[in-house]
Amino acid sequence: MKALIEYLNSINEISSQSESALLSICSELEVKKNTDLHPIGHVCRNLYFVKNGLLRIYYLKDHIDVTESFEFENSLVARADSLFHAKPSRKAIQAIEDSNLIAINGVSLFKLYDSHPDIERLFRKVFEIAYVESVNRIESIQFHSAKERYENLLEKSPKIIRRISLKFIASYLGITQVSLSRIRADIK
Amino acid sequence: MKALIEYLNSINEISSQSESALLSICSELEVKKNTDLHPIGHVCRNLYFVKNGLLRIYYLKDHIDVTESFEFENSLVARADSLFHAKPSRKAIQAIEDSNLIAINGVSLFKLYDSHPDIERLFRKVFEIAYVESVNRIESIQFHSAKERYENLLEKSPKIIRRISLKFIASYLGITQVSLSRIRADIK
DNA sequence: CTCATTATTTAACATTTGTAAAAGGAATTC
DNA sequence: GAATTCCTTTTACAAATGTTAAATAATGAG
Repeated sequence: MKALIEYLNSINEISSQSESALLSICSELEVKKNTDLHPIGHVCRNLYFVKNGLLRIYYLKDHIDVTESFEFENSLVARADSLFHAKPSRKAIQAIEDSNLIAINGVSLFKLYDSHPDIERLFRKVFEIAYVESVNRIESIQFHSAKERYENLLEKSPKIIRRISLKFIASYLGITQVSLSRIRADIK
Repeated sequence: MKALIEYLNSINEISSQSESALLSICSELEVKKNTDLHPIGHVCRNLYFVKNGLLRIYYLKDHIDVTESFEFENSLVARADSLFHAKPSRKAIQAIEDSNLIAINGVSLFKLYDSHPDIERLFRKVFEIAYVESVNRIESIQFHSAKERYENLLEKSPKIIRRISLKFIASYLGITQVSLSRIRADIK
């Protein structure tokens, strides 16, 4: 659990008492490659911290698999809407590499907010960061050609290109596999 | 200020003591159509509540004006990244109708978080809502054709179509004016 | 009201992206 | 290590979107 604590402390320090309260609602789990940690249609009941491995969030658009995001080591993942409002999610969280995770139970966490203001503050900041990132993501796809989006990704997240298969990257960029393959050939 | 308080209370109730603390850091202002409330390159120092009127956030991409979002009556607007981290924003907030606003000073608000946990909780929820909305926005533009994006907008935000000029809507959807005009002609 | 300006539509053409199918590579299983 | 399956590239063609320019339409200023 050390990696999680370090990660959280880098965002907002919490008391050691809060730290143990938080750890008491965490559990470790392992997910094998290609399995859905959180399937489509289920209520998301946990936040997940990726100790190692790699996850993605995806959904189906007219039976086509669309990747919404990738989640690497040392990041927190959640289906926010589903977690906050206990409603079924149209999106799944899937491991695309064998992964070791820490699950933080949502309901328990939200209860801790009442007794531990520093935990509430910490997660306020966690989601503020996520919000800022998602606004940046909007900009990166809003008025850009497929080629621009790919070059942007190459620059900002080269590790995505290295570790993830083309079919996932393509829908993440909002284009088809064929189109991405073409762009790649073009750039070389 | 009544509208603001009602709006905030609908998200999370706060004590009357917190309410007056909050009001003490607010000020009202009026912005004329076509003027930048917050220009590009400036640090965003306030959150704004739209009492009436209409705002948009925009930025320049290769000298082309791109609308990131529209903000109607009864909503809170901020350039989050700039506000949270006191850094200059590449994006501007502009009035596209004469508007009456309430400004909430950022620095003062963040100070209130320390003394008023209910205010911190309130704004935690404000930004959680904004986060969920922005994830939904990503989905609405990620793997959809221009026509799908426009039809989606027609369905979910008909008021955008009614009150806002085509040129702003086009870049908001990530397409050119000509393309949007064509789609409109097509749908009729 | 008229003129000037700005916004929207239309047209013709260029470019990008999608679709479907086939071929080649890479990885996995038995 | 052969066979199978999955992934990526390529090709040919279709459809969508961008670009530029011109024609209308709507709006606003004097």
